[in-house]
Amino acid sequence: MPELPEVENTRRYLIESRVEGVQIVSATVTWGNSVKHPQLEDFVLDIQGETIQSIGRRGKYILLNLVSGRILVLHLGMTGGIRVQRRDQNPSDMVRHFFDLYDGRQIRFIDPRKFGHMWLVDDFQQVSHKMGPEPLEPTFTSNVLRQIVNARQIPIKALLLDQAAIAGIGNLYADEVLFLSGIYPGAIAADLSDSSIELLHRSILSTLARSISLYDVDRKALWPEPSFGLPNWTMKRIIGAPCIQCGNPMDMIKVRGRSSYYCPQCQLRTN
DNA sequence: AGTACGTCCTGATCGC
DNA sequence: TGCGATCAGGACGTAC
Repeated sequence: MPELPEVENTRRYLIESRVEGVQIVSATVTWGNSVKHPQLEDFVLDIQGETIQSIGRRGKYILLNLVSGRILVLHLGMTGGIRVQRRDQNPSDMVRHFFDLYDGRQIRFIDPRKFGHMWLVDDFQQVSHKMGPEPLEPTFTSNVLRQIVNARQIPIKALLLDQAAIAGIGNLYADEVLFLSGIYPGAIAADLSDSSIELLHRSILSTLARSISLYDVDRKALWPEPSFGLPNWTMKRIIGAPCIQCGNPMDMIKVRGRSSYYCPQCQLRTN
């Protein structure tokens, strides 16, 4: 569920926490399956003494660019979150991994469901080779989106979830932008009209930007903090809940096994 | 090229 | 009340 905005805000949080330029003196991994590459023993040993140079992001991946040129790549999975805390501050049970910093703090990887992953690589390509464009880059124009959409004979919902098509959108944002665009989740991508794609493009940009801004307004809105909530979702993800636009009951279909909430009145099957 | 399903996990929720 | 079954979900692998 951490999708592009939550990951971007986690990146901003790390920068504001001033971990750039700080050395990692040791690492503790309590759930070895999280480490994907290379071997676990190498991972812990290799990370020692590395200094964080800068914090980046690609899609849903957080990139800790290290002075050596290597990259510590973090993926939050479904329930993962990052916090920077003093070593003497009691960690929650859900902290799976610790990176001890030279200044006495720790970068803590919280991950209740253990779906998060970590890599230490020379090149991000080693983690993910095929990734679609960043939707918030200026180069992601409606023309670019139209080319992507026109080329695929799959449900638009499935396309939005395909990280090789567009990077960073997950199940919740996909439903959100389809609702705002009035597009039925099961509609075949290549069948969408130019005007629908135009609307979809605008919805993607505005929805992602709005969610990122929540953290800029309130620093407590950092995933997975439940107190502030994430974006102001236009739907409650409950079958039968009234649509905020027309009042008719919302429904849910499965698209490629993913729950897809939509309004049968506002999201017609023809676009 | 596209679809279906299994895998990894745990906590919330459902049915009996 | 309490217990077991089911589901959710990101990314990837395998089979068709």
